[in-house]
Amino acid sequence: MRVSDIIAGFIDDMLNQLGGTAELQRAELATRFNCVPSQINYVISTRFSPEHGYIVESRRGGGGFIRITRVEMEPEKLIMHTVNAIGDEIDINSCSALIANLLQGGAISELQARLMLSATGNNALRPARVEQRDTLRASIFKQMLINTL
Amino acid sequence: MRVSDIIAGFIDDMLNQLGGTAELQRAELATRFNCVPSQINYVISTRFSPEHGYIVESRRGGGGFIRITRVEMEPEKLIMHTVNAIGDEIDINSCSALIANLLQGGAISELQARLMLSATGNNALRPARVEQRDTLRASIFKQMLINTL
DNA sequence: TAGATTAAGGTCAAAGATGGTCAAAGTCAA
DNA sequence: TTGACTTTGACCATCTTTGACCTTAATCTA
Repeated sequence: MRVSDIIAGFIDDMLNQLGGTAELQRAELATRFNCVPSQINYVISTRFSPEHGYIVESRRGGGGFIRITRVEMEPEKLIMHTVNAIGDEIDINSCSALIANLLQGGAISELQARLMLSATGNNALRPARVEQRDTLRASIFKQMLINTL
Repeated sequence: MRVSDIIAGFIDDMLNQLGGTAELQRAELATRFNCVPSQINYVISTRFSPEHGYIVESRRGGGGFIRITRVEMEPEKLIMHTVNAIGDEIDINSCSALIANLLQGGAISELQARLMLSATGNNALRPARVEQRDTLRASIFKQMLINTL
């Protein structure tokens, strides 16, 4: 089991227990999970990014902290917001994160999420040149979202 | 006896024992059967492909894995049939027809049908060159169908 | 209160750990 | 002999873990 996943799970639990916002201490967490402090940053940037639907604030110095807040929105707004966030191209990671976020926010069902992931995955886009995949992905993704409303 | 068959059998056993889904480590399997790692990919792509009724997911890096999931039931037959009927390219009319067919046959819901039409429509594929759209459409469509199972 | 000290957190790149791809070489049956 | 399937291996892509070095904030101390 990856340490990063364990840490992510821990943070997730905190968020659930504390109603969507958690304040943690980097060094303390690092000690608890027996890893270097920067791994906490790694976990946050790969799993609690804005694309995943979180806001992260922090403060250094004595009494420093990292605060992670889960953002919630109404389904329709979330979808619109997502459409606007896509732009003309989007890489597969950002795309997956956005879909996971839509699912988690209740804007789409698990089935819809699965279909969206399928249609925007590298397997589906394989026939296209690599340089073009991100553009196509954005187009397809937006089209699906729009027709979901 | 071919090594590939032995490996395939092993994976099959795993799937049976674990209720249809198995998670394996490429290097570990390769060591166990005394073959090169890429042979595992070969076995998976020739015997556990989507066309055979499996979903394959994987992850690289520390703690990486390959997960194979077997999917099977009744309306699924219709879907598999469709997947096999698609081929390497499909024009938008045939595609729409197949989707309508699946919907009418109760293999997919209206919601799914809508997403599939969105993802395979000309709007979504606009970024791609015209000569390439049919290929892409086939790829995307198949991928979506497979992950519907 | 300026400066030093201490207590956090941030960045980034290297090293490590997996899996993926592709084409060449090998095997075998029709 | 040929064509389909199998086996190998060199090289590639991606994700995780670590650690050295940097920045910022709060608190002492002279």
